[in-house]
Amino acid sequence: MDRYNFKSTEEKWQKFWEKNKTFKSSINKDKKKFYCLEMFPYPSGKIHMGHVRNYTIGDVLARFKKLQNFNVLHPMGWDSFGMPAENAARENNLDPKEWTEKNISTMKTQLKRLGLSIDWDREISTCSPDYYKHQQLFFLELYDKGLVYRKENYVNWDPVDQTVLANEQVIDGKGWRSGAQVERKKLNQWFFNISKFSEQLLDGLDNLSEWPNKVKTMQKNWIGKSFGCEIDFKIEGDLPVKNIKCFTTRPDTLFGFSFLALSVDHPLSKYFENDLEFKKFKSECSKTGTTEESIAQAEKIGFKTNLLAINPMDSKMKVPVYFANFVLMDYGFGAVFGCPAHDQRDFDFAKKYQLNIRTVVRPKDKTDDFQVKNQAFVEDGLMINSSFLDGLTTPGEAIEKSIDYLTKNKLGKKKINFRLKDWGISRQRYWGCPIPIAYDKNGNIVKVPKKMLPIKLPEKIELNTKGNPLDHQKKWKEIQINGENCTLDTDTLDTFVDSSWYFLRFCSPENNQYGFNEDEVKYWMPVDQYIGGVEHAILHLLYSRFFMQALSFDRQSSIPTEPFKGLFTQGMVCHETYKDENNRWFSPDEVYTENGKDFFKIKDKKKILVGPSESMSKSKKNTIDPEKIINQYGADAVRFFILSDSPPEKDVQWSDQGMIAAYKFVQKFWILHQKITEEIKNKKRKNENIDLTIYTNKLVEKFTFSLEKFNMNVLIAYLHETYNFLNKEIEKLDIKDLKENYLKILILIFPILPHLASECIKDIQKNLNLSWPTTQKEYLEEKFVNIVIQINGKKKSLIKIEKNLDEKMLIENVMKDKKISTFLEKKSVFKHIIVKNKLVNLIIK
RNA sequence: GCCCUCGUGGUGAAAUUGGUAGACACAAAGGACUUAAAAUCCUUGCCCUUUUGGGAGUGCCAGUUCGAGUCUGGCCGAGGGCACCA
Repeated sequence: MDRYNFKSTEEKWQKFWEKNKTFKSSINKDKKKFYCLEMFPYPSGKIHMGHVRNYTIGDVLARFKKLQNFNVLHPMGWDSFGMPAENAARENNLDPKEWTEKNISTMKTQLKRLGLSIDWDREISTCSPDYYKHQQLFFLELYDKGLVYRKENYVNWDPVDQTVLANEQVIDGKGWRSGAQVERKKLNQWFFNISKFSEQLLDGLDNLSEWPNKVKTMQKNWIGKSFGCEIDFKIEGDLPVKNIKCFTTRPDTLFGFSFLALSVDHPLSKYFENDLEFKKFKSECSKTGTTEESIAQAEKIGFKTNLLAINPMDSKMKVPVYFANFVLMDYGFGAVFGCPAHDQRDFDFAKKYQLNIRTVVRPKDKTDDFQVKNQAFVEDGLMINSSFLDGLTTPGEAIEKSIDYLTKNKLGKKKINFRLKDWGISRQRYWGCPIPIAYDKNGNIVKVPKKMLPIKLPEKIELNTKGNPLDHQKKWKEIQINGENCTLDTDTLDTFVDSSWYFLRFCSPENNQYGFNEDEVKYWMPVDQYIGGVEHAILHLLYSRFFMQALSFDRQSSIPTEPFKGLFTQGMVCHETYKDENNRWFSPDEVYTENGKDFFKIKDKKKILVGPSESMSKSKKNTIDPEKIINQYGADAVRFFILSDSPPEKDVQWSDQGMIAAYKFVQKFWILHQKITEEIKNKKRKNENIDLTIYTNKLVEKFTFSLEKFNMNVLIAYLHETYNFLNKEIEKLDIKDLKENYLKILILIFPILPHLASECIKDIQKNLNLSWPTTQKEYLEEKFVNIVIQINGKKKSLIKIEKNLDEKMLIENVMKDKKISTFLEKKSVFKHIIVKNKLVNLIIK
């Protein structure tokens, strides 16, 4: 018996697939299409286990669908713009382009070694001008449609490095590199008008039946639709301000109004710019950074103005106007009406500044003299102290009635508000797609004409400068448009833009005129199954959905408005973490154990503290290098293991033992295969005692069922079961119809272990045009069935009996059963429940 | 605080959707083969009983049902998301 040489076999088949262009895809309208896509990787250096899991899951599905005779599109590309390249380049004095290209080449080789069924002819890379020139054109297209605009916005500013920081570069309010206190600074930036599509993006979720509910809920919350009303408060005071607009979801509580709070960025703040106290207050607010979380952690503080706001419900009620740090200019109108009795945040603020607290809602089980004391009452109730609203249930009736009143008296109107903000796309970075916009001498916006695209990034430039690198490229910035000297925008696009349409580019990667060819997009789109990490549940997926809306908007012909028909979010790959007593991390390679409990450093045998299993990350050093594992055990074994232990949507725990078990499976299957081929060749077989057909038909049925449900861990269990069954029977008995059934089994194995399966199939037949086995009803059920016998619903016995026996015969047989008959002595059966061919439940008294 | 998801052996987990709980795998213990080891194979797994067998059992407490891991309500616990959102 030969040992299975995974190395030469895997190499052989990978070459075979490449040479025969097995995975090349093209439009074929006679076939049903299946677009299988996994989130494309960022080329950070080497592939990690997360990639292995993601792409294995996708590959099993793509190969399965191909066997089911779908016309499968399964492409791969590189999300190759982004900060890591720029940082790496800066640290090692390299060119980001060279660094990226080197990584792509390494990772491509690694991915190929996994034996993925990818159409590499469609490979794309977002940092290539061939890709981003189309993106620049899209930018201009969206600009013409009015979906791109420029406005001032706050950024995290590092005053030492003179640069803008991403949120993750701000650590405890300080710049990650310089350590300087980060400031909020206003910059002119480009925005996509994603909020224009709030309603469509929200409604669209209802039709995405193949998306996880979790993701849909997250997007729903992110879009944040709320119903309420817009109120125009009249203002009294010594400023030329007569009104302040405000959005509220609780107009019913207006009689409990005790202050009006404004964002420090509210337009009204301009009247206080020279007020020293206000300046101090504002800078206090600005220290909290731009993330919503950091604002949240700050203490509630306010700055009192001399203005008074008049209650629209009762003009005699006048309340003070504050600036407050908890009010965001981005939401509503940057103004909040404060009702301390029925909002905890307002309550805290009112207590701090000793403001009036008037109770206007009482719990249903309390009387009208109910008063809010130590905390706000925020639950449903009945209106009190509220004039014409008194006695109404709230929120329901009271909100309706108060909006009616405000509308009739022209003090406000019904309004739907969305939390979703427009998407800021300007980044003050080098390694990204240049924005195809220039400015003339007067600073007016000038579009770069289509024929001048792409605006290419300058190569090999100095990156160790302060501020935005492209700003220093004097020659590059200068551009002549229609004979006029202009200056290019020196910002680049957020890399989320790159990934918002790459799935369209895969449909027609060669198309030179436009980002995609409409006919091809109409054939392939939408993506039938998209697979990736749940960390992209909101931004990437929402932006991609927006992009389809934006491209469809005002378009002559129709393209799909939803990019991803099916979505699957896989879990992460985890490993224990190791630390020594100095809190230094150690990788699994650096430690050893003898009993599986106590771990020691290999180097000096010192004790290691074992931490919880966490998602593999470089910083915690709990990674396992896929390349090393592939070298050691082969691609098939890795694919087998990564699917085996947990359902794909859950986190999986890396286990060396599990990996070895997977390797052993491949090896012992090969031995079994040789026994089986020997058996097939041996024509003298006489006693064909075992009919494999029923087993195989059942297997095909449950295998297909589980595969379609993405229960890949269960597939692995079935393979173990099948191996155990075949191995046991082949040693004892001759098997009928062995060849036909074994071939079917090999095809089931093929999507998971494509190299091994190909090698085995080749021994049985020359033809490698395979198709997924179908089942025949008559073979799905055996002549005999197991009947569970219960007494009062508890299992007491089990009998094997002829199928479809009539009720009388069945009961007779049940009564004959020894266990049952002894049990029933001196007792009478009161009634029985029969589940056909499955179960008999005897009810006794 | 609100929303979502999930609680099954020592571990990862199955359970075809209300009908044999723990498939399959890992780990452990015992055994077989072997001079020995590795590899391989077999057995065991909670409680009572020598065995035959019996009982309990899917986080906890109720309920619906002939029958509940699965459905309903309440509680406890874990994980994730959102949030001074007006």
